[in-house]
Amino acid sequence: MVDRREKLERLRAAGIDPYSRGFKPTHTTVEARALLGEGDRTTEEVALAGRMMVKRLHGGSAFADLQDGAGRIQLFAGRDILGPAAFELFADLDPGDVIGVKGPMFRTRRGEPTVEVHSLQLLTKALRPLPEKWHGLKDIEIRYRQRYVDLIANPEVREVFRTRTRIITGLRTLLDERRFVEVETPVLQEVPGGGHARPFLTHHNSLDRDLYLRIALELHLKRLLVGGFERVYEVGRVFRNEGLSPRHNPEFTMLECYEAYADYDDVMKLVEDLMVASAKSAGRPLATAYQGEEVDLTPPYRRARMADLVLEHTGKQAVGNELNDLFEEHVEAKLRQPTFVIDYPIEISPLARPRADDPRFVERFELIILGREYANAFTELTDPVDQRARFEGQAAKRAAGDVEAHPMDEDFLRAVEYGLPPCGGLGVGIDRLVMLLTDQPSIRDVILFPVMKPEA
RNA sequence: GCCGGCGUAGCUCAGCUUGGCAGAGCAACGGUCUUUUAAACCGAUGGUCCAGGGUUCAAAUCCCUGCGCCGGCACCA
Repeated sequence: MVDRREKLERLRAAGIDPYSRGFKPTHTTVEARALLGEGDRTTEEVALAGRMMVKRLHGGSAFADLQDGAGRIQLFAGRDILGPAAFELFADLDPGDVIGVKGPMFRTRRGEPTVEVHSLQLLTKALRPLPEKWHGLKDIEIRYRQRYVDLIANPEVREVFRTRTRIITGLRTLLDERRFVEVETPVLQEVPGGGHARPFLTHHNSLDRDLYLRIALELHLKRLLVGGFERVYEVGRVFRNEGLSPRHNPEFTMLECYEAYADYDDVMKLVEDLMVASAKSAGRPLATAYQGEEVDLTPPYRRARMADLVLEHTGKQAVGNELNDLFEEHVEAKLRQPTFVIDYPIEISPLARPRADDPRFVERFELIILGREYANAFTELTDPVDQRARFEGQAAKRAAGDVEAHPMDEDFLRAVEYGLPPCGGLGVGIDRLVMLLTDQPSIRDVILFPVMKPEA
């Protein structure tokens, strides 16, 4: 750091702006390599910009690797070609400096496609040294706290996040093709509903009013179905005031979609299509593996009633909360291949439609893969009288001290009283889906800036 | 919140068991070298051993407390 600051002053004294601008690249490193193709030399010059990563000096010549958003390419500088002043500038560069170079492409004796540097511009002087070139950056704490360094030092990390974007784009494309309308609904909410979680509390100063950060998207999207949007979806951040783990970050990304005149059987088919589309977007075969365990995402997925699964694994017949507890304790982790667990107890599903043939259960499913939940969906409850009764039941639990029981939402009830068409709804945890499709072990590996405690 | 592991140079890591001068490679610095690619070679430099306290003639090393990171549990339908 001290050395680099002194170098900065030396550069300025020599009339070189260490934070210059105006350089316009004509090619990426990948395009430059393609321009050379199988040839030995191009007559055309390329202009490349990026970060100088490593430098190999050989007296009157010098090599360096330039990294840009597309990849890396080798640079060659010769004193006879560049002239003494520019050559000294090149030789004096530090790993991490952002530079622009111009020159033709050629192939070295060893066959490496290389830019023959005919001119050089220092664009940004780096004051901090990069992590080691061979071992790279492994320290997990620095990787998460200083993601910018991780992204420089570990290009495969960039690829994970590019894949994340491709997956989300693929999901949007499929929903758009099916005439779902993407919408945005409030993050700041008076009533944090639609899920079962402790919310974050914040405060609006000029209204002098407490507001919550949303824990789900559901209730506003269903209001939009009341309003006449027949197919809506939102990809958005939700916030849950809970502990951290390799599968939990306090803010994470949900996809929720709602379709009028559909039920949970239709939604299961949609989920299968979304899984196939997202695997394709990620460039993953459907028969794949996660952290060394084989998993086959080829539809159709097994469908099994929760009560049947619990009976199969425990020999016990149960309903209500007990059924769900038995499922979570004894069954969920054992479901490795994709499985739609269907027909949840009504007690834990205050927004779902009861089964006509057995009102102890609702038309709800979760998609479980490798013991983890990837989707949660149901045929929505549209009966406003039943919905009010469910909320009142939850309010009683809340009064009894259950901080996660669903809060009363009078405005949502009013909307349902105007008439919510029969519909199916779906929620997908995007981060966990990306983990699966990029084979990353921790949710922090698919969130650019995960929540951390303050630095020591 | 509870339990366990980890924290040493900018980076990657030894050293800790059994207390005795703070180490290596890479980066950075000086030098040789005009097609190398983990460039090579020569030289010199670089430390709050996470922080604080204790035991001891002597602590990176043993003990206690705190902080951070990782994993597990709890929480998270």
